[in-house]
Amino acid sequence: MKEAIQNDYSKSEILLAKFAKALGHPARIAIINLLIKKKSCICGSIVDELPIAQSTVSQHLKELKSAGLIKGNTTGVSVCYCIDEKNWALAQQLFSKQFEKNQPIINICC
Amino acid sequence: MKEAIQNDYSKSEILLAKFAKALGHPARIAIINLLIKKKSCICGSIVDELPIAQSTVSQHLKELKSAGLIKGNTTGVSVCYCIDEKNWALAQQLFSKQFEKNQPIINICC
DNA sequence: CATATTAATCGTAAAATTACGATTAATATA
DNA sequence: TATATTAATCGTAATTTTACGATTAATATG
Repeated sequence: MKEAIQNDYSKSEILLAKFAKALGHPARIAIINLLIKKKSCICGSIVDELPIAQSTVSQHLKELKSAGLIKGNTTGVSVCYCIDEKNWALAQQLFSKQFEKNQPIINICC
Repeated sequence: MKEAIQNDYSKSEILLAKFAKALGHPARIAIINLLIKKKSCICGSIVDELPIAQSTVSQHLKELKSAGLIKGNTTGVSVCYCIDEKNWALAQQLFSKQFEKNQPIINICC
């Protein structure tokens, strides 16, 4: 009768994939690294250091923000972006656990 | 004169993004988890446990393979997939370093 | 108040991703 | 040899991503 079909993905699989997806573009890794390096950073100076247009940077920032990895604070005409420490730590934990799951073994087949 | 424009992304940014992108879908996280759980795994049994078609699973396997996270070995009519230990360890290291980069501080703005 | 600056949004195009069913090639089995 | 099984590939459609320039809204400055 063949049952027990896993019909959906787990919460943690979805969340980890969400974080991974957000990190899945060199521009977004570069943005993250700029934010870390400068501690806090307005958008303009990010644009200056990336090989893409302002509107594209804005899109990437939006994606990082919607994944929860960064947050932004508007002061006057400029926006200060920085790492969302709480979610960053969560992502760190999820990735860490994910990689620790694998206990290297000698496989028969590959 | 405004110079010093970073014209490209670094090798490590590109590599990390590549690994992240490969992990950026729940189905691929689920596949990885199945491979870890069963140590080694033929494609058929993966299909049975995922809510997607065989051809779609095959596509996801191809992506994980091209990112280097898994490898496959054909024996007879079935294929044995498993974690690529070496690249898995590399990815682990890259992610680990990436998350360690951030030294939590109290920001003025956000 | 007029002008400049900043960063989001809009409109758009090209490319990539995701998914499916159907087909195919290769091997295994009756 | 004929049939079944496995997993990749093909063809295709829908959606998402990525990128750009132009525009807009908001604030700052002369």
